[in-house]
Amino acid sequence: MFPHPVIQRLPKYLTHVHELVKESVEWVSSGNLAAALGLTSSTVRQDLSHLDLTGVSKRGYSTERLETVLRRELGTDRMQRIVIVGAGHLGSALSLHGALKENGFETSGIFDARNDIVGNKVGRFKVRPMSALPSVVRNRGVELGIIAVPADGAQKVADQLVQAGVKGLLNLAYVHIRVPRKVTLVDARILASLQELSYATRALRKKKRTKISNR
Amino acid sequence: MFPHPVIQRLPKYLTHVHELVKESVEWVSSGNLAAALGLTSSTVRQDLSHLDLTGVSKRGYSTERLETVLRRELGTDRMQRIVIVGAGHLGSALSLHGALKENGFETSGIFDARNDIVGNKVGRFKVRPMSALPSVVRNRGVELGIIAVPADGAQKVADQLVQAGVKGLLNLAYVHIRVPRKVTLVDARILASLQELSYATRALRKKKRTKISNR
DNA sequence: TAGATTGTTAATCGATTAACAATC
DNA sequence: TAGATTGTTAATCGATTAACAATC
Repeated sequence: MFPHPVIQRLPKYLTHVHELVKESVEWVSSGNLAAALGLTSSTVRQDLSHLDLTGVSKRGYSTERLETVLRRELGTDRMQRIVIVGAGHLGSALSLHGALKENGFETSGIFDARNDIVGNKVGRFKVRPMSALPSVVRNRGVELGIIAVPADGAQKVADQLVQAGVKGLLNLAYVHIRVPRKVTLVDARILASLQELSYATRALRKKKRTKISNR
Repeated sequence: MFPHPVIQRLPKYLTHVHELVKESVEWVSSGNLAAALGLTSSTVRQDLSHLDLTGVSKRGYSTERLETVLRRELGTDRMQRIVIVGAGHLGSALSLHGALKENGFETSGIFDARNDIVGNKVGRFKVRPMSALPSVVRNRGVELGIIAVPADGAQKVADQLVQAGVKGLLNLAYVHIRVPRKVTLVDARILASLQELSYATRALRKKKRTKISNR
């Protein structure tokens, strides 16, 4: 098991290394990676030392090898099945979002509790009722669920997804969700991120003001 | 300036305290909050000690006061203006997402670089061309920008938003973006979160397998 | 060879947790 | 009063950074 901060950085390495491979760059040093991603070379070397590859003195790391082991570690070397609960704007958008499939996540179904929405078409998907969730998860081998309902329904949906047998949940709702220990939950934090930005831009202004008053 | 981990927890406190206020709960102890949000009471007390409120022995913290100071600290006590760049599925969904406005973020416009999309209606919004971005940001006092374009166009959009004068960026694209120091960038990490989940569920399985083989 | 870069150990830094006197 | 809870200091834990011998 890698330390959590390392896991959070792996996707960053992957996107950058993927670019390099596309540009036919064969080698990348810890210093290059650090500069590109805003880290120190020390952190990069520590992180990569967890992976199944070794660097080469004077050259660095093979970009191709690095991409391969990163994808393998993140489990996106194979297709993983996901379900989306909530066929509102956000859920629909995700089910149609090409980047998911391009990166190893295939949507197996989109669900909604609202009768007036069940049956609607969302792209090539037909919105299914919640009662169909367990069988889809079981039959299609779905591992991950996305919670795309309003905050007040999110915990219930989480419970239903866990009950249906998914192993991990991505929560798009702005509310704290509790899950059993056997299930992993990650919050998408869209609103929380905006609030963080709001805090930071306010703090910057405050700092600037202080600086000005220090003249 | 608060430590970054604290800032990341403030929205969690806010959602929970908001619930409590709605339920007419007047007081909450650090132990209650910790249990509800999966923290220790020690962390909660340390975090709240940064805020402009004091607890009361034997009772805890006033939920109303706590909500007020959290909102003020996060800057969501007033409306903040945002622009969305990218009128694809995700950008459109966000512009229509009620939770943003409910939480203090008002969309001032949605923009796209594609001529065939400019002019389309997205809810009550008409998609504007990128050339209109600077004037909207200036005239409406827009502080934050959301990047909702595919990865290969994200850096360019970020540059344009910075040029237009926004103070903070929320990046929904799966790519690392660089911004000048005066601007704050937060990554939404939707795909990265799925990859993290993918890693975690694999790791859990691996652990279980190890456990079994230990019999 | 000389110099760049890795891999790893040790030092530093910062966040979390524990502990407990003060307080209501 | 007795007991619960805060606010804060000190201890612990873990992550990041620095340093440097090994290596190509």
